[in-house]
Amino acid sequence: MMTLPQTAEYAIRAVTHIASADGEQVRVEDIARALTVPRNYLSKTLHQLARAGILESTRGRGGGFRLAGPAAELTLADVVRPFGLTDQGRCVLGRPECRDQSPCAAHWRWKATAGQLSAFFSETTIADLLHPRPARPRTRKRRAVAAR
Amino acid sequence: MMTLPQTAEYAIRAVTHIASADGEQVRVEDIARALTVPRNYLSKTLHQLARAGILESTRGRGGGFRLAGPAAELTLADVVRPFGLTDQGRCVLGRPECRDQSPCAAHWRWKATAGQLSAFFSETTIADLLHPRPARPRTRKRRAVAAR
DNA sequence: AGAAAATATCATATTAACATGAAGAAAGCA
DNA sequence: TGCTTTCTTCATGTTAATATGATATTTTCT
Repeated sequence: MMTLPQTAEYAIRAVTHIASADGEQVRVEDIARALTVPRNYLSKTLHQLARAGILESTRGRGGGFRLAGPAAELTLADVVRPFGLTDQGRCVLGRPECRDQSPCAAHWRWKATAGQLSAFFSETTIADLLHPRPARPRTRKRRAVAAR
Repeated sequence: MMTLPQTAEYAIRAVTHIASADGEQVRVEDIARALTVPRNYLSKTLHQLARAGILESTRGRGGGFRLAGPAAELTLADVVRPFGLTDQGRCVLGRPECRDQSPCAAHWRWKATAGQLSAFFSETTIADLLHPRPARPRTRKRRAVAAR
């Protein structure tokens, strides 16, 4: 639980793979094989990303998919959004409305965690995944990792 | 996405409701009505919690469910575990093995967020939900929240 | 034009989560 | 004992996510 739906995960992995081709068109066939993911299903998934303006697709010989914009400006939230990233402010306990003014029992405790989750998706870019790194460019000194 | 499965959410809400009865037996019927949740489905869910040692059930007149232990020692992780809280260390990109030694592209960035998520579930107790409060040990001054 | 290469789309299958309704079993009480 | 109350279990239904295979459509190359 608490993970991405399979489809969204495919999307991130596929987009990352496409981004690594650096502008070249990449065929669904190749992506599917590289990711070990069902071909036609992936095709449909990529098509959704194309309709969302994240990818561009070309048919026919020499065709395939490529990024519609720079990887550094494409966040995981962008990639995942077409597949239903609708619970940005969603209540852990499933209340239809859960705001600061009318909080559920877990609201305040959940808020911080939800914010972090949200930040992960909206601040991590596809470019970040191409050059994996601890994501701490900050010059702030931090206490040793809170490994409880 | 990224939310609890319906069943786990029912479990947390139901256990909280039961905890609020302070030791009295609570009938499935009442819980189901209070939470607006399907009766028989909830029954099965509560039964799972009973088998997991989290609740105790009694049949017949005057029967129902009650907590098997103190609410302050019962974490959300405990309540949710019987329904598959298996992704404690699960990779965001779905890799079967994703460790510090062989990290996926998102590993380092995800690690911090995953830790926070995990902490939310393992550190929040049912008792915490009975007395909703910001979960901030720090006493920062904030603007008074007048409305309620 | 015709063949080949690629995505796009359609119909259908599979699976797990979620749900419902009815019948079974234990506990208490008259 | 027999009745009622309550959890327990079973059989079945519904829905959404995931997947597959066949076919249609567009593009390029010769």
